[in-house]
Amino acid sequence: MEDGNGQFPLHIQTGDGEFIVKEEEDLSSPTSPDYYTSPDGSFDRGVRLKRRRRCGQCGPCQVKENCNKCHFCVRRDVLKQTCMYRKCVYLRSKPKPYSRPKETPLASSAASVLSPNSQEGHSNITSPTASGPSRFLDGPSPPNRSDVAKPIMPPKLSDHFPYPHGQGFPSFEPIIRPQGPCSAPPAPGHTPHRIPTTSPAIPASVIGQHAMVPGLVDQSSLSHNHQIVMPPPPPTLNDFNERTFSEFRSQHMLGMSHNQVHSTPHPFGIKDPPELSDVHFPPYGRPDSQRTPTGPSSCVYPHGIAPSMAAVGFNSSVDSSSVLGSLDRQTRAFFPTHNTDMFRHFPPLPPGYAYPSGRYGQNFTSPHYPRFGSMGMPPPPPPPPPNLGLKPQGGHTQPWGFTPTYSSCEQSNGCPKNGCCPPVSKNLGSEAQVMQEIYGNVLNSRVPYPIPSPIGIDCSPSQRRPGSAMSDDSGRMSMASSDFESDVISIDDCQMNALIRSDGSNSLQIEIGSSGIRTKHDSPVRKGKSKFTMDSILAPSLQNLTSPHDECEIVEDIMVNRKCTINGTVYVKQDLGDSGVVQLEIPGNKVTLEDSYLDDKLAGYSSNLGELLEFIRKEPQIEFLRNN
DNA sequence: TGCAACGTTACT
DNA sequence: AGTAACGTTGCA
Ligand SMILES: [Zn+2]
Ligand SMILES: [Zn+2]
Repeated sequence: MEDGNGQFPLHIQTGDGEFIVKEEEDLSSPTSPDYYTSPDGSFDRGVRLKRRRRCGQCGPCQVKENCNKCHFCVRRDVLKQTCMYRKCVYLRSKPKPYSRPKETPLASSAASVLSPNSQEGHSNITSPTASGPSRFLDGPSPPNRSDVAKPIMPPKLSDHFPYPHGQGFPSFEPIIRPQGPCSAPPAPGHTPHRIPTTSPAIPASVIGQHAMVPGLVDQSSLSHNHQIVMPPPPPTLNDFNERTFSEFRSQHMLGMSHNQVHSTPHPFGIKDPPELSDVHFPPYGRPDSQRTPTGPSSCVYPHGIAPSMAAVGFNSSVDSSSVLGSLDRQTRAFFPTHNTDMFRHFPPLPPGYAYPSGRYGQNFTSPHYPRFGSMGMPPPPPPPPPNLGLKPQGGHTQPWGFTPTYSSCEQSNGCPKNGCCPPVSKNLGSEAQVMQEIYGNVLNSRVPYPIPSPIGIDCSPSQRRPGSAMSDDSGRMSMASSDFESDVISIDDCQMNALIRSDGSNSLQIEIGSSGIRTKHDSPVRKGKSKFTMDSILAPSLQNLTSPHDECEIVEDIMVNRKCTINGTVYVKQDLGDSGVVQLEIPGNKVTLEDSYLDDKLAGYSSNLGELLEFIRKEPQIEFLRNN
């Protein structure tokens, strides 16, 4: 039986489920028990106020049944400990005696209503999204997953992420691997290690969508050193990892071949492939029970694999399947070549979650507890039964031992009653922020990410140089935004100057200078308002190739100094090698080509020039329009 | 330091 | 009263 309730949180049963009303403020740190405090603020040492109770919100708390296999379960009678897989995240921290001034319980009277603790009959594990949260009031809003049963929640709170920071979702580092089944986190006791990963390309449209989400993110945690240890990211971060990535795939990376969602390790005996044991990439809010135990997954990219922009297609059709002839050569574009990883903005959480110190600080120890997925899903199967070589590390720790890495206690919104609050980082609160940070930076020159560019343009950091300010055509100069950069880019080895602009959301404009690709004709812009079609553009340079038609000469000179935009959609396919293909879809009107054309050399890289030309020739909507 | 043991508290 | 399990203690 679980510890019951005191005054707070209040459990209210309604037709819609159980609602929990908690005091708004954390009354005690997650790591300290409640002790009476003298009026003067001093502690009455030794006077224990009350023992902490499980938060009921974290992942482990969602697990309603004992695994009966873990160490504690097996020896329950003697050890009298809760199941390893059910051990509340907040209780994993060792009580911090006398370390904190006792606050007045009613100091903050605000109360938050937690979402109903809906229990899915068929599952022992309640979907995190279904359970509530709470005090994450100023935190990020949990992404709403329409595909996840959503409990009826108070409107006001429904859009807040149900899980306070660290709510059992100590984030783990999403490890991206090329193929193969996704694995479960390693069994407790494994040595945590990080696997460098690369980031997938981000469709411009996606960038826009997510970048727009309001919120702020700890910049430092995202932009630079990914080794940074951060406080446990709010669930939303994980959500971001998982959800966005999968969404990207499903919504924008049509060409990707590895789309399976990671399966979540199941605590009750289902073991994940050992080789991927350190990978945990569960879908947001999906109850463990609803996942495929060992499905293939691939949400990951192998380290070292630099995805490359491999193909470019112009297609006005909605049917994205009609990818055209492409410039197939792999170039390094779009993805960071170093260990940057948009999905690695979160600290690597050791097999047992690495909770930042501070909040969970020194007292937060629990080296051998299984780690949970972002959604608090139970980790992999219980470790080998009792006492089988679980060699925890760390000092006076509990079996769930983490490496405390929290840095601050200030983030205390979200404390479960009696004490430990899941750390909630205000700075990390919003996934939007993450998105913004990530995407914004991807498109910005402030971060060492190669700028993704259509047309298989490789824009390596080394070639980049800052450009002057320039607003995009929409006039937006938002934060992520309107950044403009002048770079020497290359399209399949053809270097050229280019101006790359992005409004940070959904506009990516690339203006290719005249010094590179243009080879033969450098005549002045021809006046007139003619429309240029790809045919025209390609013709001149392709005439020596097997161009299907021969109206080439016609436009030999109209390419020069023309600034064109493309009608329709530009598809840029990037072959990630074993990881599949990423396709970037960019509205043609956001792509500008200036003073450039596909010449022999460039065309020579097309894997299927004939198809490309044919498409261009037949597709009436694919055309270059003179911009000026 | 790691962990088993168990007193004690919280709750049903 | 019974159950669950938190927190402390003490041993290796
Ligand atoms: Zn167990
Ligand atoms: Zn909990």
